Amino acid sequence: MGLRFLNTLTRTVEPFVPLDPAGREVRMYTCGPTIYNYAHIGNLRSYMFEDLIHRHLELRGFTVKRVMNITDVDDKTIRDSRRAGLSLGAFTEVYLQAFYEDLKTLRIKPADAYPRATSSEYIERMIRMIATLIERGHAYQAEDGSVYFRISSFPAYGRLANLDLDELRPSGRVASDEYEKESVADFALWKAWDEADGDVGWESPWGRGRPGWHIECSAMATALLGDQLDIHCGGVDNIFPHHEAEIAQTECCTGVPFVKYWLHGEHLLVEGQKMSKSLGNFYTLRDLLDKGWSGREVRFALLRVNYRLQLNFTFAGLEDARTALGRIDEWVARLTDHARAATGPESHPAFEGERFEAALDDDLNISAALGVLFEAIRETNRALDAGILTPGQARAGLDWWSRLNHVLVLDTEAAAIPAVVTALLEERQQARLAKEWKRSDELRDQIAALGWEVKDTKEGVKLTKKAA
RNA sequence: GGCGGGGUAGCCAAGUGGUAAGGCCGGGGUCUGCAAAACCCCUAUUCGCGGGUUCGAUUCCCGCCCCCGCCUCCA
Repeated sequence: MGLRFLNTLTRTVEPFVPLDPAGREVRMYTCGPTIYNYAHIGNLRSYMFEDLIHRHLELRGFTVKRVMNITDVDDKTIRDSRRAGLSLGAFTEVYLQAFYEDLKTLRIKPADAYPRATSSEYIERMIRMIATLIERGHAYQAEDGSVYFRISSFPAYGRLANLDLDELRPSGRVASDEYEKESVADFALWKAWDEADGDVGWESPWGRGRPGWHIECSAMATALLGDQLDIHCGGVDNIFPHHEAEIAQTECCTGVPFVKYWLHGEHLLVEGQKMSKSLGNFYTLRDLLDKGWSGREVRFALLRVNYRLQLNFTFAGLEDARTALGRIDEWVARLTDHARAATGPESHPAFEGERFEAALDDDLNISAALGVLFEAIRETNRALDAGILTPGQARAGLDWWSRLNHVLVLDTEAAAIPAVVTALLEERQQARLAKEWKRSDELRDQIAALGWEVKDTKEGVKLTKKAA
């Protein structure tokens, strides 16, 4: 069984075969952030899921060309920049930089491009696409000056979300100023300027205004990746209407199927409830860092549950992640020590085959993949205890771990040990040899005060940097 | 009302027509000057409920209950 994904479009698990005739290059588009605030952990979970796809495709030998859009103009960015008394660009720049930092902290692999909706080249492209849609009868300008997509002109509209448009229940969320539309379900391609937009706006054949959200992705995706993509992903909430709209617009412009595989990540809950500011369970990455959690710990906590399941994010779960990572770290440290005497890798059953990769091949089954890792850890710890693991096998284990890390990226950064700590540790060793236990314990306390934990293990003294 | 996801040990969670991976917690042990850590072992006759098919179902079918999400710009 090769790599396969659950495709939202067909609601079945399908073998992954890229459009590239050579079968190597994968074109992937991932819906990025609207930069009007710091990303919250729910947003970040989606980016983690996209990172997992990206990295696993690479592990499987594909060359991934990935684009993530940056929405830097919409109702919220305009509203909040005006409240802040800043220009739209100055306002969004802060959150854009914060977003890049968050990705780095979580060890998320950068996309090849982060196109911004306000770039003139993309605005122009959007205008051209809208003009094409109007020419072909797929769009019209309404009395309010805005341009809307005519969904009745695209029979496949609703297919991705599996919605029967005739049975749509009015949700009461339809803005009252959109009564000029032919059908309530028609969506905006170009929004006519109004006072709330302030100085934000671009000239177009339909007057001053700004692009609708959906057309942004269609323009940037096709500009950078071509008319047809292999993979397009985002959160489940994007299925309808956003991705549905993207399909309609794009296919009406290009005449070919837009995306081969649609993948959608589930949302997360916090302590069993929907995350919301009013419940006080709304967290950004920096909130968690401030509480002493590391990016690596958050990465693991967000990564360990399969992307199609709602993930219940809890502090107990973070504790869990911290302990489990500690177990991995100890194992890596043991293997590293043991492998020093190795001349080369020697095979060991725990590291043979591709069970880890095979688990991820199955629609990114990370839980099963981590199961493979922890089984290997237990098995080789047992062998180390029994003294039957060879240094060469330990070396093979480290090589295996390194391969897994192409996807997991859970290796520790080796923290440099300050000279003071080394000196204190040396002094303590002398005290211990002299059986001066009181002195030894004092020194241990001093080292602890500097943020390092001393452990006297069978293999000798070990130093660990304590979590902040 | 329509559409989708899910209900597996205290918590998180994988999985299969043949009798339940893994992580955390808990219990026991090894090691240790002490401490801490680490490591090992143990921990679900049972998979929301009721039927059915089957030699056998948690896994297939039917019905029901519960939770979560989407149904026009929220990852």
